Amino acid sequence: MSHSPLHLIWFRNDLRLNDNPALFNAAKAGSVVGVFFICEKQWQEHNDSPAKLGLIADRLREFSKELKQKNIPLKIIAVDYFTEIPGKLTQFCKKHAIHDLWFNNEYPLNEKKRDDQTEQELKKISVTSHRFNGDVILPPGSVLNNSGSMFQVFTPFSNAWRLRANPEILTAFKPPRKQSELAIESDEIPQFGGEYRTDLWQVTTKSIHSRLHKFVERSEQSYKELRDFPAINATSTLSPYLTIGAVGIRECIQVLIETNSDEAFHRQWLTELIWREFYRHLIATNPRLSQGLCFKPVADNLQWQVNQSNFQRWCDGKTGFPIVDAGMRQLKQTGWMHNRVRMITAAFLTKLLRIDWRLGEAHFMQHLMDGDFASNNGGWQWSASVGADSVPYFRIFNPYRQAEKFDPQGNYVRKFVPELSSINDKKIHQPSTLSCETLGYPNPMIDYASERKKTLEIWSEFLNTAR
DNA sequence: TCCCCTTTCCT
DNA sequence: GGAAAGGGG
Repeated sequence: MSHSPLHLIWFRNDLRLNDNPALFNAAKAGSVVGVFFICEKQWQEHNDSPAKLGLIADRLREFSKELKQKNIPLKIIAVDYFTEIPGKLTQFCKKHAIHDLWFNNEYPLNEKKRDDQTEQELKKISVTSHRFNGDVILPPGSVLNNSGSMFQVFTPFSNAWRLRANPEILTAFKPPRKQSELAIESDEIPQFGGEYRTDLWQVTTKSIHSRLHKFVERSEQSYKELRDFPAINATSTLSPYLTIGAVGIRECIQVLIETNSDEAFHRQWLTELIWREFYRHLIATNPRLSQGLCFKPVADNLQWQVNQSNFQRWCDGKTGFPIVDAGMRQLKQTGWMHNRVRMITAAFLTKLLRIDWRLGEAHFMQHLMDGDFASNNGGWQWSASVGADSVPYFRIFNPYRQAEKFDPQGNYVRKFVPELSSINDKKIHQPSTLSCETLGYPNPMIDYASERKKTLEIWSEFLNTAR
């Protein structure tokens, strides 16, 4: 029996059969074998959290089974760093007489360099790389302003995005057909990463799709209003799956269009997904962002406070500001934090403690199971007023006001700061010095009003002299 | 995806 | 003395 040459699909953050353009097109071209690289040292350098890696390991185990049902074997190769991958892939392609490599692009700088180097190396042995943009609806660099460059402001970007995103583009790619059996065995998925709440985060495609459907169906009319309240489960909670690619962005939007008729919900969730695209387009078009630099070059000269003990109190959720502490403890305990509280805690670190946003960015990555470089970096630069379309420096979150507004009954605080569970609704966000002492909860580590004032002075002085 | 101070107008 | 509205950081 004569065989047509094998096609290799390299899986990374696209662990799904559905809506996977690289897989879809590879399978159309011929028989497919998959490969996934475990890169523990590289992941550690990127601050990927044990929880996120644990989720990837479990999803990979499940995904390998799903691939097997299509007779697609999945090989696993362990390396320390990305730089070893071109060599390993060269060997692999030689061994299996492969002439085509298929994958979906990733946009941070290290990933892009890895992929470009791989493409170059494989070209030397006549292997052609076929690259797709499966992680976004519109490819980075394709949504541009009138002068032909990337938007620096979200709203015009999102307007242009909406005009470009026609139904044809939004259609998800179908899963590959079952192919005839190959003489290659799938590898066992070794244990890697750490623990996460497996009771909350299932990894089967069925459970992930059901999460998506339940969210879109249940949230009619309530999402826009309730998404900002951390005590209420009104958000999609799909971010970990989007991050590791267990669900595709087209699938999400397709389900949204098909199922939900509520205009406000539809518009609002789509806006959130466009924010995700905005940040992906930014990192793809601006290498500074992957190099620890600010989107606004002038902001690279800001002087941040170096204060290890203050930083540690923030990390540990012991600032004495209940809403901040609840958020930081939710992050550590569950690997996830409600979006509103991410903004509150980030503003607290950057605008009230005046500590470098990059320390916060790293801490979030080290704990978030949905830790995503583009979204996390974008969010932190936004909060610190150093990024694209970021909050103006004088827009400083008041943790007390935010708490009263978005956690009016204190239920969120009560859940994660048990010391305060006996305090009534009115006082829980601002417990008195006396009750803090008796309950073993820290007093506020700073005076909000004076730190706010100081930040305003520092920034206004900085911008005056920088000009 | 803000906060705060001031003024104004009502009770 | 509180709600609403406006301006500025």
